[in-house]
Amino acid sequence: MSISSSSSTDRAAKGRRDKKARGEARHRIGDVTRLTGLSADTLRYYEKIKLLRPVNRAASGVRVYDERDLSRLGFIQRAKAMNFSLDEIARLLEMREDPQHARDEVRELTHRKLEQVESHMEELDTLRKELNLLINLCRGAEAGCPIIDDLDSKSKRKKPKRS
Amino acid sequence: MSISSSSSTDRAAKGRRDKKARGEARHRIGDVTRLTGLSADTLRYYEKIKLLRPVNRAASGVRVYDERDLSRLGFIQRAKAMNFSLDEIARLLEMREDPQHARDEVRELTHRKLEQVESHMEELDTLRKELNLLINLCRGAEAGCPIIDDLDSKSKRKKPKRS
DNA sequence: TTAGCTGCTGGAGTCGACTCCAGGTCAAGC
DNA sequence: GCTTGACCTGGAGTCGACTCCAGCAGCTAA
Repeated sequence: MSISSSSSTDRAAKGRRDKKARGEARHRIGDVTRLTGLSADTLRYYEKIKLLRPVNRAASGVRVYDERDLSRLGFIQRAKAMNFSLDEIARLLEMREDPQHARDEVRELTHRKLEQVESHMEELDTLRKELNLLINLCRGAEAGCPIIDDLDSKSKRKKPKRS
Repeated sequence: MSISSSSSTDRAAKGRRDKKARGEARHRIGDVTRLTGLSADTLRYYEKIKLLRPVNRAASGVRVYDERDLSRLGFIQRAKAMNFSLDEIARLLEMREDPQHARDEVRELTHRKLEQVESHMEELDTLRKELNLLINLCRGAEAGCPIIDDLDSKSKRKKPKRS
Protein backbone atom coordinates (compact mmCIF):
# COMPACT_ATOMS: atom_id res chain seq x y z
CA MET A 1 0.00 0.00 0.00
CA SER A 2 2.57 2.57 0.98
CA ILE A 3 5.74 1.26 -0.68
CA SER A 4 5.71 1.05 -4.47
CA SER A 5 8.00 1.80 -7.39
CA SER A 6 7.12 5.11 -8.98
CA SER A 7 3.98 4.74 -11.13
CA SER A 8 2.70 7.26 -13.59
CA THR A 9 0.27 8.36 -10.85
CA ASP A 10 3.22 9.25 -8.67
CA ARG A 11 4.92 10.99 -11.53
CA ALA A 12 1.83 13.03 -12.33
CA ALA A 13 1.60 14.04 -8.70
CA LYS A 14 5.25 15.01 -8.64
CA GLY A 15 4.76 17.89 -11.04
CA ARG A 16 2.13 19.28 -8.74
CA ARG A 17 4.34 18.81 -5.72
CA ASP A 18 6.99 20.88 -7.47
CA LYS A 19 4.47 23.65 -7.88
CA LYS A 20 3.57 23.34 -4.25
CA ALA A 21 7.23 23.60 -3.33
CA ARG A 22 7.15 27.00 -5.02
CA GLY A 23 4.61 27.98 -2.37
CA GLU A 24 1.25 27.55 -4.06
CA ALA A 25 -0.28 24.71 -2.04
CA ARG A 26 -3.09 23.82 -4.41
CA HIS A 27 -4.45 20.33 -3.95
CA ARG A 28 -6.34 18.26 -6.46
CA ILE A 29 -9.00 15.91 -5.29
CA GLY A 30 -6.64 12.94 -5.20
CA ASP A 31 -4.29 14.81 -2.90
CA VAL A 32 -7.16 15.62 -0.62
CA THR A 33 -8.29 12.02 -0.43
CA ARG A 34 -4.77 11.15 0.67
CA LEU A 35 -4.64 13.98 3.19
CA THR A 36 -8.05 13.42 4.71
CA GLY A 37 -8.92 9.80 4.09
CA LEU A 38 -12.20 10.90 2.54
CA SER A 39 -13.05 9.45 -0.87
CA ALA A 40 -13.27 11.63 -3.96
CA ASP A 41 -16.95 10.74 -4.18
CA THR A 42 -17.45 11.90 -0.64
CA LEU A 43 -15.65 15.17 -1.30
CA ARG A 44 -17.80 15.85 -4.35
CA TYR A 45 -20.84 14.85 -2.34
CA TYR A 46 -20.00 17.32 0.42
CA GLU A 47 -19.75 20.02 -2.19
CA LYS A 48 -23.03 18.99 -3.75
CA ILE A 49 -24.90 19.22 -0.47
CA LYS A 50 -23.16 22.53 0.24
CA LEU A 51 -21.16 21.40 3.19
CA LEU A 52 -18.28 22.88 1.21
CA ARG A 53 -18.49 26.07 -0.82
CA PRO A 54 -18.04 25.50 -4.56
CA VAL A 55 -14.42 24.50 -4.80
CA ASN A 56 -12.17 26.51 -7.14
CA ARG A 57 -11.39 25.01 -10.51
CA ALA A 58 -8.24 24.97 -12.61
CA ALA A 59 -8.51 25.99 -16.26
CA SER A 60 -8.99 22.33 -17.13
CA GLY A 61 -11.97 22.10 -14.86
CA VAL A 62 -10.46 20.01 -12.08
CA ARG A 63 -11.11 20.99 -8.52
CA VAL A 64 -8.34 22.80 -6.70
CA TYR A 65 -8.62 22.78 -2.93
CA ASP A 66 -6.89 25.47 -0.93
CA GLU A 67 -5.94 25.61 2.73
CA ARG A 68 -9.30 26.97 3.75
CA ASP A 69 -11.03 24.03 2.14
CA LEU A 70 -8.72 21.68 3.98
CA SER A 71 -9.36 23.41 7.26
CA ARG A 72 -13.09 23.16 6.65
CA LEU A 73 -12.71 19.48 5.91
CA GLY A 74 -10.76 19.03 9.11
CA PHE A 75 -13.55 20.73 11.00
CA ILE A 76 -16.11 18.49 9.33
CA GLN A 77 -14.17 15.39 10.22
CA ARG A 78 -13.79 16.35 13.84
CA ALA A 79 -17.44 17.24 14.12
CA LYS A 80 -18.36 13.93 12.52
CA ALA A 81 -16.19 12.13 15.03
CA MET A 82 -18.26 13.97 17.62
CA ASN A 83 -21.37 12.39 16.22
CA PHE A 84 -22.79 15.51 14.66
CA SER A 85 -24.88 14.82 11.56
CA LEU A 86 -23.95 16.48 8.28
CA ASP A 87 -26.94 18.73 8.74
CA GLU A 88 -25.76 19.84 12.13
CA ILE A 89 -22.25 20.27 10.81
CA ALA A 90 -23.57 22.53 8.08
CA ARG A 91 -25.07 24.70 10.79
CA LEU A 92 -21.86 24.66 12.81
CA LEU A 93 -19.93 25.74 9.73
CA GLU A 94 -22.29 28.62 9.12
CA MET A 95 -21.84 29.79 12.67
CA ARG A 96 -18.12 29.35 12.35
CA GLU A 97 -18.20 32.11 9.75
CA ASP A 98 -19.94 34.40 12.20
CA PRO A 99 -18.61 33.55 15.64
CA GLN A 100 -20.09 36.55 17.45
CA HIS A 101 -23.56 35.36 16.65
CA ALA A 102 -22.85 31.73 17.14
CA ARG A 103 -22.24 31.17 20.79
CA ASP A 104 -25.70 30.39 22.16
CA GLU A 105 -26.81 28.27 19.26
CA VAL A 106 -23.65 26.25 19.20
CA ARG A 107 -23.75 25.67 22.92
CA GLU A 108 -27.39 24.61 22.58
CA LEU A 109 -26.53 22.15 19.83
CA THR A 110 -23.59 20.75 21.74
CA HIS A 111 -25.65 20.41 24.85
CA ARG A 112 -28.36 18.46 23.09
CA LYS A 113 -25.74 16.26 21.51
CA LEU A 114 -24.26 15.55 24.91
CA GLU A 115 -27.64 14.56 26.28
CA GLN A 116 -28.21 12.22 23.37
CA VAL A 117 -24.85 10.63 23.89
CA GLU A 118 -25.44 10.18 27.58
CA SER A 119 -28.83 8.57 27.21
CA HIS A 120 -27.52 6.34 24.47
CA MET A 121 -24.75 5.27 26.83
CA GLU A 122 -27.21 4.38 29.53
CA GLU A 123 -29.16 2.18 27.16
CA LEU A 124 -26.00 0.50 26.03
CA ASP A 125 -24.92 -0.09 29.58
CA THR A 126 -28.16 -1.91 30.37
CA LEU A 127 -27.72 -3.89 27.21
CA ARG A 128 -24.14 -4.75 28.09
CA LYS A 129 -25.19 -6.07 31.47
CA GLU A 130 -27.89 -8.19 29.96
CA LEU A 131 -25.65 -9.66 27.33
CA ASN A 132 -23.02 -10.41 29.94
CA LEU A 133 -25.59 -12.16 32.02
CA LEU A 134 -26.65 -14.27 29.07
CA ILE A 135 -23.09 -15.26 28.30
CA ASN A 136 -22.44 -16.22 31.88
CA LEU A 137 -25.60 -18.27 31.95
CA CYS A 138 -24.42 -20.01 28.84
CA ARG A 139 -21.00 -20.74 30.30
CA GLY A 140 -22.47 -22.90 33.02
CA ALA A 141 -24.91 -24.78 30.84
CA GLU A 142 -24.51 -28.40 29.83
CA ALA A 143 -26.78 -28.52 26.78
CA GLY A 144 -29.47 -26.49 25.08
CA CYS A 145 -29.08 -22.79 24.82
CA PRO A 146 -29.68 -20.64 27.87
CA ILE A 147 -29.49 -17.48 25.81
CA ILE A 148 -32.46 -18.49 23.74
CA ASP A 149 -34.24 -19.75 26.82
CA ASP A 150 -33.65 -16.46 28.49
CA LEU A 151 -34.90 -14.45 25.55
CA ASP A 152 -37.95 -16.72 25.69
CA SER A 153 -38.56 -16.70 29.38
CA LYS A 154 -38.58 -12.95 29.64
CA SER A 155 -42.08 -13.22 28.22
CA LYS A 156 -45.02 -13.59 30.62
CA ARG A 157 -44.56 -16.88 32.45
CA LYS A 158 -41.48 -18.61 33.87
CA LYS A 159 -41.49 -21.14 31.05
CA PRO A 160 -43.08 -24.55 31.75
CA LYS A 161 -40.06 -26.63 30.69
CA ARG A 162 -41.07 -27.17 27.03
CA SER A 163 -44.27 -28.67 25.72
CA MET B 1 -55.92 8.28 24.09
CA SER B 2 -56.93 5.58 26.49
CA ILE B 3 -60.34 6.78 27.63
CA SER B 4 -63.02 6.99 24.96
CA SER B 5 -66.67 6.17 24.51
CA SER B 6 -67.09 2.89 22.64
CA SER B 7 -66.36 3.45 18.95
CA SER B 8 -67.29 1.10 16.19
CA THR B 9 -63.69 -0.09 16.30
CA ASP B 10 -64.20 -1.18 19.88
CA ARG B 11 -67.47 -2.79 19.02
CA ALA B 12 -65.96 -4.71 16.14
CA ALA B 13 -63.21 -5.91 18.41
CA LYS B 14 -65.72 -7.01 21.05
CA GLY B 15 -67.16 -9.76 18.88
CA ARG B 16 -63.70 -11.18 18.53
CA ARG B 17 -63.06 -10.86 22.22
CA ASP B 18 -66.18 -12.94 22.84
CA LYS B 19 -64.75 -15.66 20.65
CA LYS B 20 -61.51 -15.42 22.54
CA ALA B 21 -63.39 -15.79 25.79
CA ARG B 22 -64.56 -19.14 24.48
CA GLY B 23 -60.91 -20.15 24.45
CA GLU B 24 -59.83 -19.57 20.88
CA ALA B 25 -57.32 -16.72 21.27
CA ARG B 26 -57.06 -15.76 17.61
CA HIS B 27 -55.76 -12.27 17.04
CA ARG B 28 -56.21 -10.13 13.99
CA ILE B 29 -53.48 -7.76 12.95
CA GLY B 30 -55.06 -4.82 14.77
CA ASP B 31 -55.11 -6.76 18.02
CA VAL B 32 -51.48 -7.59 17.58
CA THR B 33 -50.53 -3.99 16.99
CA ARG B 34 -52.20 -3.18 20.28
CA LEU B 35 -50.53 -6.07 22.08
CA THR B 36 -47.04 -5.49 20.76
CA GLY B 37 -46.85 -1.86 19.80
CA LEU B 38 -45.65 -2.89 16.33
CA SER B 39 -47.47 -1.35 13.37
CA ALA B 40 -49.53 -3.46 10.98
CA ASP B 41 -47.10 -2.52 8.25
CA THR B 42 -44.23 -3.74 10.34
CA LEU B 43 -45.98 -7.02 11.07
CA ARG B 44 -46.63 -7.61 7.39
CA TYR B 45 -43.06 -6.61 6.67
CA TYR B 46 -41.72 -9.15 9.15
CA GLU B 47 -43.75 -11.81 7.44
CA LYS B 48 -42.54 -10.70 4.03
CA ILE B 49 -38.90 -10.96 5.01
CA LYS B 50 -39.64 -14.32 6.68
CA LEU B 51 -38.95 -13.29 10.21
CA LEU B 52 -42.39 -14.74 10.82
CA ARG B 53 -43.69 -17.89 9.15
CA PRO B 54 -46.66 -17.28 6.86
CA VAL B 55 -49.37 -16.30 9.29
CA ASN B 56 -52.62 -18.30 9.19
CA ARG B 57 -55.58 -16.75 7.40
CA ALA B 58 -59.28 -16.70 8.19
CA ALA B 59 -61.71 -17.63 5.42
CA SER B 60 -61.97 -13.94 4.53
CA GLY B 61 -58.24 -13.72 4.00
CA VAL B 62 -57.34 -11.72 7.08
CA ARG B 63 -54.33 -12.77 9.09
CA VAL B 64 -54.98 -14.64 12.30
CA TYR B 65 -52.12 -14.67 14.74
CA ASP B 66 -51.93 -17.44 17.33
CA GLU B 67 -50.00 -17.67 20.57
CA ARG B 68 -46.90 -19.01 18.87
CA ASP B 69 -46.82 -16.00 16.59
CA LEU B 70 -47.13 -13.74 19.57
CA SER B 71 -44.36 -15.52 21.39
CA ARG B 72 -42.16 -15.21 18.32
CA LEU B 73 -42.94 -11.51 18.16
CA GLY B 74 -42.04 -11.15 21.81
CA PHE B 75 -38.75 -12.87 21.11
CA ILE B 76 -38.12 -10.55 18.18
CA GLN B 77 -38.82 -7.49 20.24
CA ARG B 78 -36.56 -8.53 23.05
CA ALA B 79 -33.78 -9.38 20.64
CA LYS B 80 -34.26 -6.02 18.94
CA ALA B 81 -34.01 -4.29 22.28
CA MET B 82 -30.70 -6.16 22.60
CA ASN B 83 -29.51 -4.49 19.44
CA PHE B 84 -29.62 -7.58 17.25
CA SER B 85 -30.34 -6.79 13.61
CA LEU B 86 -33.34 -8.41 11.92
CA ASP B 87 -30.91 -10.62 10.07
CA GLU B 88 -29.35 -11.81 13.26
CA ILE B 89 -32.75 -12.27 14.82
CA ALA B 90 -33.75 -14.47 11.91
CA ARG B 91 -30.77 -16.67 12.72
CA LEU B 92 -31.60 -16.69 16.42
CA LEU B 93 -35.14 -17.74 15.59
CA GLU B 94 -33.92 -20.59 13.44
CA MET B 95 -31.72 -21.79 16.23
CA ARG B 96 -34.55 -21.42 18.65
CA GLU B 97 -36.32 -24.16 16.72
CA ASP B 98 -33.34 -26.45 17.14
CA PRO B 99 -31.82 -25.65 20.51
CA GLN B 100 -29.48 -28.66 20.67
CA HIS B 101 -27.60 -27.42 17.67
CA ALA B 102 -27.79 -23.82 18.59
CA ARG B 103 -25.65 -23.31 21.61
CA ASP B 104 -22.23 -22.50 20.16
CA GLU B 105 -23.51 -20.33 17.37
CA VAL B 106 -25.79 -18.37 19.60
CA ARG B 107 -23.07 -17.84 22.15
CA GLU B 108 -20.75 -16.72 19.38
CA LEU B 109 -23.33 -14.25 18.10
CA THR B 110 -24.04 -12.91 21.55
CA HIS B 111 -20.37 -12.58 22.30
CA ARG B 112 -19.71 -10.58 19.18
CA LYS B 113 -22.66 -8.37 19.95
CA LEU B 114 -21.28 -7.75 23.43
CA GLU B 115 -17.93 -6.75 22.01
CA GLN B 116 -19.57 -4.36 19.59
CA VAL B 117 -21.57 -2.81 22.38
CA GLU B 118 -18.51 -2.43 24.57
CA SER B 119 -16.39 -0.78 21.95
CA HIS B 120 -19.23 1.50 20.97
CA MET B 121 -19.52 2.49 24.63
CA GLU B 122 -15.86 3.36 24.80
CA GLU B 123 -16.15 5.62 21.79
CA LEU B 124 -19.18 7.29 23.26
CA ASP B 125 -17.40 7.81 26.53
CA THR B 126 -14.54 9.63 24.83
CA LEU B 127 -17.08 11.66 22.94
CA ARG B 128 -18.97 12.48 26.12
CA LYS B 129 -15.83 13.74 27.79
CA GLU B 130 -14.96 15.92 24.85
CA LEU B 131 -18.40 17.42 24.63
CA ASN B 132 -18.38 18.09 28.32
CA LEU B 133 -15.07 19.81 27.98
CA LEU B 134 -16.39 21.97 25.19
CA ILE B 135 -19.42 22.98 27.18
CA ASN B 136 -17.32 23.86 30.19
CA LEU B 137 -15.01 25.91 28.02
CA CYS B 138 -18.02 27.70 26.70
CA ARG B 139 -19.35 28.43 30.15
CA GLY B 140 -16.34 30.53 31.05
CA ALA B 141 -16.17 32.45 27.80
CA GLU B 142 -17.15 36.07 27.41
CA ALA B 143 -17.75 36.23 23.67
CA GLY B 144 -17.14 34.26 20.53
CA CYS B 145 -17.60 30.54 20.55
CA PRO B 146 -15.02 28.36 22.26
CA ILE B 147 -16.68 25.24 20.93
CA ILE B 148 -16.04 26.25 17.38
CA ASP B 149 -12.58 27.44 18.28
CA ASP B 150 -11.86 24.11 19.85
CA LEU B 151 -13.11 22.16 16.87
CA ASP B 152 -10.83 24.39 14.83
CA SER B 153 -7.78 24.32 17.00
CA LYS B 154 -7.61 20.55 17.13
CA SER B 155 -6.16 20.84 13.66
CA LYS B 156 -2.40 21.10 13.23
CA ARG B 157 -1.37 24.33 14.94
CA LYS B 158 -2.49 26.01 18.12
CA LYS B 159 -4.39 28.63 16.15
CA PRO B 160 -2.75 32.01 15.61
CA LYS B 161 -5.53 34.08 17.14
CA ARG B 162 -7.56 34.75 13.98
CA SER B 163 -6.29 36.22 10.74
C1' DT C 1 -78.82 -0.98 3.37
C1' DT C 2 -75.26 1.66 4.37
C1' DA C 3 -71.55 4.04 6.80
C1' DG C 4 -67.50 3.17 8.92
C1' DC C 5 -63.98 0.54 10.06
C1' DT C 6 -60.45 -3.01 9.40
C1' DG C 7 -57.90 -5.46 6.55
C1' DC C 8 -55.78 -6.94 2.02
C1' DT C 9 -52.20 -6.40 -2.00
C1' DG C 10 -48.16 -4.85 -4.73
C1' DG C 11 -45.30 -1.47 -5.11
C1' DA C 12 -43.08 2.93 -4.24
C1' DG C 13 -40.94 6.14 -1.05
C1' DT C 14 -38.11 7.51 3.10
C1' DC C 15 -33.99 8.45 5.88
C1' DG C 16 -28.65 9.58 5.97
C1' DA C 17 -24.46 9.17 4.08
C1' DC C 18 -22.48 7.75 0.91
C1' DT C 19 -20.93 4.62 -3.34
C1' DC C 20 -20.90 3.21 -7.99
C1' DC C 21 -21.28 3.77 -12.92
C1' DA C 22 -20.86 5.01 -17.89
C1' DG C 23 -19.13 7.86 -20.86
C1' DG C 24 -16.46 11.61 -21.39
C1' DT C 25 -12.10 15.19 -21.05
C1' DC C 26 -7.42 16.42 -20.02
C1' DA C 27 -2.39 16.18 -19.01
C1' DA C 28 1.94 13.82 -18.72
C1' DG C 29 5.24 10.67 -20.31
C1' DC C 30 7.02 7.36 -23.76
C1' DG D 1 0.41 9.81 -31.50
C1' DC D 2 -0.76 6.77 -27.99
C1' DT D 3 -1.35 5.03 -23.41
C1' DT D 4 -2.28 5.70 -18.77
C1' DG D 5 -4.20 7.68 -15.02
C1' DA D 6 -6.68 11.34 -12.79
C1' DC D 7 -10.58 13.68 -13.02
C1' DC D 8 -15.21 15.30 -14.66
C1' DT D 9 -20.60 14.87 -14.93
C1' DG D 10 -25.41 13.40 -13.98
C1' DG D 11 -27.74 10.02 -12.27
C1' DA D 12 -28.74 5.58 -10.18
C1' DG D 13 -28.01 2.27 -6.50
C1' DT D 14 -27.07 0.78 -1.59
C1' DC D 15 -28.00 -0.25 3.27
C1' DG D 16 -31.70 -1.42 7.11
C1' DA D 17 -35.96 -1.03 8.76
C1' DC D 18 -39.61 0.44 7.95
C1' DT D 19 -43.69 3.63 6.14
C1' DC D 20 -47.01 5.13 2.94
C1' DC D 21 -50.19 4.64 -0.82
C1' DA D 22 -54.16 3.53 -3.95
C1' DG D 23 -57.58 0.72 -4.76
C1' DC D 24 -60.12 -2.83 -3.31
C1' DA D 25 -62.92 -6.44 -0.15
C1' DG D 26 -65.20 -7.93 4.00
C1' DC D 27 -67.58 -7.32 8.43
C1' DT D 28 -70.78 -5.22 11.67
C1' DA D 29 -73.89 -1.96 14.15
C1' DA D 30 -77.52 1.02 13.45
